[in-house]
Amino acid sequence: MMMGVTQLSDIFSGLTSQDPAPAPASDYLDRLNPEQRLAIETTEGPLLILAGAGTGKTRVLTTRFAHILLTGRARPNQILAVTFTNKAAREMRERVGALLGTPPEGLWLGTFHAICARMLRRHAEYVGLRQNFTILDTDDQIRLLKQIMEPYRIDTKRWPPQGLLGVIQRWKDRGLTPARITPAEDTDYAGNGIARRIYGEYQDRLVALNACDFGDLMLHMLEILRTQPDVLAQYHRYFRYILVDEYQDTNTIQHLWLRLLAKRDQGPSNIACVGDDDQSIYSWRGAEVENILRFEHDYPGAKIVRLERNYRSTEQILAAAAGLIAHNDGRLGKTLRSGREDATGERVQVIGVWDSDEEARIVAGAIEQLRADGHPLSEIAILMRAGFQTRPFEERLMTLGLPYRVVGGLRFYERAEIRDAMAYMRVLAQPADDLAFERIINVPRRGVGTAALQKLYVQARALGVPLSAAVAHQLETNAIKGKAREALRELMDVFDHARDRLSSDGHVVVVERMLEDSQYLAMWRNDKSPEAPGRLDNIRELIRALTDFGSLAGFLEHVSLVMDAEDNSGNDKISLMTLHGAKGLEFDTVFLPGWEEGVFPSQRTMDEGGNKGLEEERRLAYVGLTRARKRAIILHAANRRIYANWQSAIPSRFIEEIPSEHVEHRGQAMTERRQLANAPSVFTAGPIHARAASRNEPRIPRVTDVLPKPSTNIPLGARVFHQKFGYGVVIGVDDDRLAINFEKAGEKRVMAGFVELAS
DNA sequence: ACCATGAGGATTTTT
DNA sequence: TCCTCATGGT
Repeated sequence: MMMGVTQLSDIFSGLTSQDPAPAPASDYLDRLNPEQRLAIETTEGPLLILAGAGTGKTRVLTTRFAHILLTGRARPNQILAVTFTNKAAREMRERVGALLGTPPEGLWLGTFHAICARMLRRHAEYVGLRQNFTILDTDDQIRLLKQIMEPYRIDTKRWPPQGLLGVIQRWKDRGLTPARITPAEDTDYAGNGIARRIYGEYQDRLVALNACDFGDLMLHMLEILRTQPDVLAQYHRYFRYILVDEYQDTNTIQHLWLRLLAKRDQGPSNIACVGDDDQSIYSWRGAEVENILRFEHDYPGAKIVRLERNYRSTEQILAAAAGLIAHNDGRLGKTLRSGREDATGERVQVIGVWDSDEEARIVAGAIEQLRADGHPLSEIAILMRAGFQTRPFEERLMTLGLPYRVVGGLRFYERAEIRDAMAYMRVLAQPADDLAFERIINVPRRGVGTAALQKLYVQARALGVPLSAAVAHQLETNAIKGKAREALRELMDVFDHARDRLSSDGHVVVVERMLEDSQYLAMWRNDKSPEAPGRLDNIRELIRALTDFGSLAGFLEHVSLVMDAEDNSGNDKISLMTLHGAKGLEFDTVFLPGWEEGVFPSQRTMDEGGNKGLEEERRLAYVGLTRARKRAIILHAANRRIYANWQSAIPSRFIEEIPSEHVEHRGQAMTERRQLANAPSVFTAGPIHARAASRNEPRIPRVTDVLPKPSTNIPLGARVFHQKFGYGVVIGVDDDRLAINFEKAGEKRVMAGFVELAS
């Protein structure tokens, strides 16, 4: 690789000097398989790259990018490359840079939203915004929406503002401006027609505030491209090649946006989309799998390349995952083959446990053992359906002193203190940012309550000025009295002074002083709660991050688009995260707890989404399994506490859907008798590296061998006893699942193995 | 203006 | 169960 780098960078510099010379044969294509090569070298015309899990998708994408540059087909700023996450964009930028030998400048490489933001800054006037518009966060959106909803007297118990924001967002995801909403579309919220009207007002308010929300970045740009032919033509001239990552997750508006940019009057659409319909797990956020299924229809003459050689997982894991996903209909169909020569590997282990505590104990115990065998903790992940499921695991890992990190919990920029500090900075940069000003006007307490704020709003509207100007005005006219008066005077002085010194002292110093002088930092210093010091640390970190940027505006733009903070704790830690959060990652060992009906697949998804919902859950399961390189361990508990009450649970149907020859059931027999003291270790049966384990060793008997054949033992109408629910009568039998009417607990469905016949 | 109490709700969330 | 909110009392 290193040798190639110098060579390639020379070619690259030749390229940038407007002198595209054909690149001499280079080694960057050498270690690719034929399909990957095809995906890279098919540069002209529409191309869909169906890339299964672990088939080298990122590599293909980055190499293709570099290939287009190195063969002189385009200059760096003539390629549009879109990703979904900042992380993916960052990685792509780095890897393209590594291939070229120089960090490329002026690339149109970023998330959909970041690229739209960049475009929109150029054309803001077409939608009534100024070039320096602000981008709102969710808190701001809700606050604004509440204000607008106020006069409508909507019962916010039944119709929370969040719900309306959801409706609006879904409209935006589909590219629908208020004018494009038909009455038939507007039936989901409160009275018919209400949502549409508020949406319109909301959009107007945003323009008045010189602001837009996240969805607007795309919505405005789509509208501009739709209505301004010369703008569209400009981008057609720009973008000779388009690359799209995670195409299965694009929503309607992104699809429309891409199509506008890709379809030109003359010449082919050089758009290459990489995706995997089996990993589409964001339909609830507006993603349309249909986009990938209809690619050939959208782009006639499209070529399709399938990447099916998996370089990540063992054959056992691949086969298990393939068997599972085969239960979905309407797939484009891929067969993952192992591209590795080593091991067939261990089977996927399935462990039945009594409850979530035992589940956590077993997982933590297995991890201890792995660690004792020298496995790095950073190669271990526990992936769950929902965020709150991390809790028992955190507790257990904490007790055992095993270091872990929860990925994607409360994110850095979502913390209250960070949002506050950001609001201060926004007011500093833009005094007219009412939503930011409103956030901090009474933080710390300055004696400005809802009543005072109301007055200020009335005044601001009447004078047609921003909130902060209304404050200044009321200070002069002595309309503000009492404690609030001095406090607000001070606050306004802090902002004025800070603004004066911005150019001379530099933004970092000024921001620091502002947070100090406004008493904001003092507020946390005086706070006696245990989390206060941590909050101060976070603010310190925020100020440190500020030093990476040349200007305050640049920093604010970055933060509003890139809501994730660099994770610099690259230590050896176990990763706990949701299945959604794990997409795109891989680990040697993956624990998959909570595989129970109702939990995973989630009851709610099935209720709301029916069979489509179930299929998406199944894809989520597929994503989970395919994160594992060497080992996947599925767990299911017989009893789970949902909020306050215990519920008996039956194993997820997904477990049965994995072909049995790739599964090994463990531990259930022990658990059933609640012999928790000597809970079985996951790895006791054999060595971990384990060809041996799956081939020669006598295996722990399958659950079906151990458990009594329930349907024969427990007939309909039998009186039975259950550890948790006590006595009951069997009212239904379905193989080894029983429906039981318990005297105390009511009707439940339980595994036959967990009840015994009462005399 | 601020605090205390109770009802109600509770996935997934790349941007 | 536990956290967030809206409401009413001081």
